[in-house]
Amino acid sequence: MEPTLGAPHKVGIVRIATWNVNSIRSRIDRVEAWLQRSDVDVVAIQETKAKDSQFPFDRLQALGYEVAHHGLNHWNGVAIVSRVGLTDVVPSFADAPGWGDPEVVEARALTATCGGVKVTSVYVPNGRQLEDPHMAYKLSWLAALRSEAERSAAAGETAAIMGDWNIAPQDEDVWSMEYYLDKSHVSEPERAAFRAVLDAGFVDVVRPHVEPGAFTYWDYTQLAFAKRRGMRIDFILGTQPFADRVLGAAIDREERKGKGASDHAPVVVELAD
DNA sequence: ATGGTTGCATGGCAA
Repeated sequence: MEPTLGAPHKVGIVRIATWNVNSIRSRIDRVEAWLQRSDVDVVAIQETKAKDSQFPFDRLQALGYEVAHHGLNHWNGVAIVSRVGLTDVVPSFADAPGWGDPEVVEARALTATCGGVKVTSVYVPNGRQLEDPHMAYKLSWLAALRSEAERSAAAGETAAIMGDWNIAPQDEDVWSMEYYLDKSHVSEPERAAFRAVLDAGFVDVVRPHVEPGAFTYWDYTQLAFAKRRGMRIDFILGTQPFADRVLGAAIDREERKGKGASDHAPVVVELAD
C-alpha cells in the first residue's frame, strides 16, 4: 500500500470547519499544521485579531488555499480559507449594527461562496454581563443576522453560518449550569436569539454527531481544559440543502491540547459530494 | 489563595 495523506477528494466540498484561533499571528504555526493534518477544504476562522495588512496570507496560500480576510484592527477579525474556490466575498452583512462612539461596524462577519456553498464566518459579540451595554449590542447584532439567515433559507441557498456564537443554547452545552447562573452565554434572551436563527431555517448540523456535554471552548484559566470545564459555543448552522449533505461531524479537542493552543477547538463537518 | 491564562495598543483591557 502506498502511504496516503487522507483519501483523494472528488470535486466540491468534502470537509468544512470553523475555528476561533484567538490571533492568527500568534497561532499561524498551529493553523498551518492543523490544515495539513486535518485535510479540510474550507475553514471559517474567527478572532484573527489583525488588520488585513497584518494577515499571513502567504502562509495559507502556500498550502494551496485561497484566503479572504476582514479585519479592521487588533480586535475581532474573520476569515475564510478555501481550496475549492472562493468567490462573491462580502464583508459584514446587511444592517449589522455598530458599536462605540462614533458607532463603527466591527469586523465580525464575512461571506464567500466556496465549492457551491455560501459560507459565512461569524464572531458574535460577547455580551460580557447580562446588564452590560454589550449584551444589548449582541442581541441586536443577532437579530440582524437572523434577518439575513431568513432571507438565505427562504431563497433555498445551500448555506452555512459558522463561527463563535458566544451562546450555549442548551444546558448540556456548559459544564455547570450552576456556575453560569446569571452569567452571559446561557441567558434566555441569548438562547432565544440563537433559536430565532434556527427558526429562520437553519439547523445545528453538529449536534447529532457529538455527545451531550461535548465542548468547543475552555477558558485558559483555572485548568479549565484539564478539568473538562468547557462550553459548546462554536456552531455550524446550515440550511436544509446543506444539512441534507452532512455525513458526520466532530470537535477536534486534540487541538486544544499543549502549549500555544487557542482556547477554542476546531469543529469539522463531513459532506457528501 | 479575591487567585488563575492568554493576546494585543506592552498596559490595562478583553476574552
